[in-house]
Amino acid sequence: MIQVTLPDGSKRDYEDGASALDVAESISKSLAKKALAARVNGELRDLTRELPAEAAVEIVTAKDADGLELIRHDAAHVLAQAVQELFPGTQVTIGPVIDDGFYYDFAREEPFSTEDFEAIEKKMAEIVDADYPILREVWEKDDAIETFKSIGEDYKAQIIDDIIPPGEAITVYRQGNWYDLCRGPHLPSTGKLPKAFKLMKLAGAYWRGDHRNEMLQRMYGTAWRNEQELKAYLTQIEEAEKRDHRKLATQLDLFHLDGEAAAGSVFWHPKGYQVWLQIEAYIRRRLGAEGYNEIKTPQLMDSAQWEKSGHWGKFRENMFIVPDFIPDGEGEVKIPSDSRLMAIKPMNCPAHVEVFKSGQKSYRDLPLRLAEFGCCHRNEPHGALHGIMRVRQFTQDDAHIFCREDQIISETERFCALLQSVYDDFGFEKVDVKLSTRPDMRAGSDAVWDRAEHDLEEAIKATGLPYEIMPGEGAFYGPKLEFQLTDAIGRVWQCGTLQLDFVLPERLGADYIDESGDKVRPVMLHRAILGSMERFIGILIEEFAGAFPLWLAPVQVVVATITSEADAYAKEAAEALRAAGLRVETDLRNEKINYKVREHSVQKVPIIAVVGAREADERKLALRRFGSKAQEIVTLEEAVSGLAAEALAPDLKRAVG
RNA sequence: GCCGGCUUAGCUCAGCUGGUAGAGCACCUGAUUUGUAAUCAGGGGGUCGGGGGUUCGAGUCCCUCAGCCGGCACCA
Repeated sequence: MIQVTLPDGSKRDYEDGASALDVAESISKSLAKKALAARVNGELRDLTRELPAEAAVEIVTAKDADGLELIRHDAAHVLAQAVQELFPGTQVTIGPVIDDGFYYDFAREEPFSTEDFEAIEKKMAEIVDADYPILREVWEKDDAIETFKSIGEDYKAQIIDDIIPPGEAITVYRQGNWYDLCRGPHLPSTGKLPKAFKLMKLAGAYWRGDHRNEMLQRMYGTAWRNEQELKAYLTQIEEAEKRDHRKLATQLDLFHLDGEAAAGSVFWHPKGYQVWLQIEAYIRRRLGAEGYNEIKTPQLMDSAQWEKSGHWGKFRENMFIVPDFIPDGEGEVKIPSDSRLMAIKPMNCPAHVEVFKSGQKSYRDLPLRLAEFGCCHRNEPHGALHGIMRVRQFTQDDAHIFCREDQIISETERFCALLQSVYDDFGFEKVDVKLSTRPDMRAGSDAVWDRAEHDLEEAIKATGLPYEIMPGEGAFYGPKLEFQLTDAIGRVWQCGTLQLDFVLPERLGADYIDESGDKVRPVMLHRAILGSMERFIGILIEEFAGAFPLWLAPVQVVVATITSEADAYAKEAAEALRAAGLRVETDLRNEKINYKVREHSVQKVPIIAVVGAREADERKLALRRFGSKAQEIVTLEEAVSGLAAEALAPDLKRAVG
């Protein structure tokens, strides 16, 4: 006898050998039909598995999050079966569920093409129509390895060999005459898989994520409960693609990239750079208010300096090296073999330590906060470059805080509070915080690491932000906090960071004089709020879909005339607005107002000030705001004072009150 | 760096199985003086990413290099 407890708390008895499907059937026919799997005593299981003597049973349907995951998992299996039937000789490897879908990695000599997708999707639909029961089997480990090897599935055999402890059994799921190693659970039959899946893209992926291994072919797919959901998802992707910062940059004339002229470096156009300048000015004010001192340090430093800092050994392959010699004015460039080498800075920290070291520092100087909008170059692999999110030349809103060990917590808390306030000002609500702890290869004693990790964690707790610990992901010199933002397509980017460093002050010999006159090593906090200006602006563009808030918009107001009779007044109004600090353009072209409104709306200008004969007569402006059709008729004076106040950066607005 | 795809006018894109380049917008000129998302007419503009090859003939086929896109690896 099996006693089953249902989610509503009611209890029912079933005969021995009963399954969750029997339970579902006893409740209702329709539930049995909808059932995909069951949660038995908290564990997700196949519907048809025998229940234990006492079982809390919850029937999982497509409505549950678990159900959707099962659908995606099964879609991956059906994909694998379809591919193996269509392309004999293809080996299967792994096929996990991911956000919004699944992928499957295949090993095959010939490359797949997206043109194969249609045939594969058709075959998948056939497998669904065939409604093969999905059967769970338990095999001995060694038998499984033998069997998979015998059918040429070397990867599968290797997976079993590596991840299953000796002597332990494995489970295999069979659908039709196809079977695969899998932990399960699965849907009861392939017919339960909704035909709401689609293959999305094809990509290479290293076996086990290691670049030294062979490359497999990965097929990404998406799968949903029904066609409406699939359609909604596809529409959502299309919408997200419209926010792509690279597309918007062209449309709004913000910047351009030229992979042949300067791979990974940005050509900022006037409008894009205006956004940059506003952000830079804002950060400069915020840092100033927090007691930072801004500095500027060399772009090129001698290799000896980088050797001392440790970058030459640890980071050289990401650095641009420049021989220090005077080339001939004509003919081929011949670099003398004995010429000294310089390196373009990939980071600002060594130079900041040099500034700290110049002159003698006292404990009274600490914490010393040195800030720089430091332009760094990193020799990134070409395949890593991505718009302005991942570039080879970028400017960090960098600073290094030199302090005593007992000041770490308060400095970290101050930084986290500042960062949070800045992100609020930019309107970011979703920030992922990661705390990366000690890696295997590290400098410094465990006691120091204990303290450093503890201090960082205390500080991040104080902010109240949720965070996740990334074990072993810290830098070799110390643990770090990473603040991540997500772009329109869902890709996650590290922006802000705070890194504790006990090593660099040591390597470069930085010290200060303490109360008792002794030389003491300071601790260094590497920190950036935005991370890189380029990346942050890229994310901002996507966040706002190109429609910047007034304080950041490159052009804040366009004064557009209806008739040339209003030209003189339009110019006067624009001048008055400019005098109040606003960024204003006039549009006096001989065009209809519809045309002008459309053009500046497409350009996402926050405010169009329309001026016709009437406005010119009455010395008024007809304001139209981006995203609205409403007209707001105000006097020129009202517009000047109102818009000037409205256009203030958030920190200045707070200062005004 | 690795795998796959792509690269045609300033932008977005068309160009079937090889027959010798096209549209819309933008730009320039003219007309139109316009009331809140595209006024009309005319005009100029392309070594079809670079190089090599196959062919009587290549934007179309092949090779190669570069760049871009999507992943993977990398991101101190």
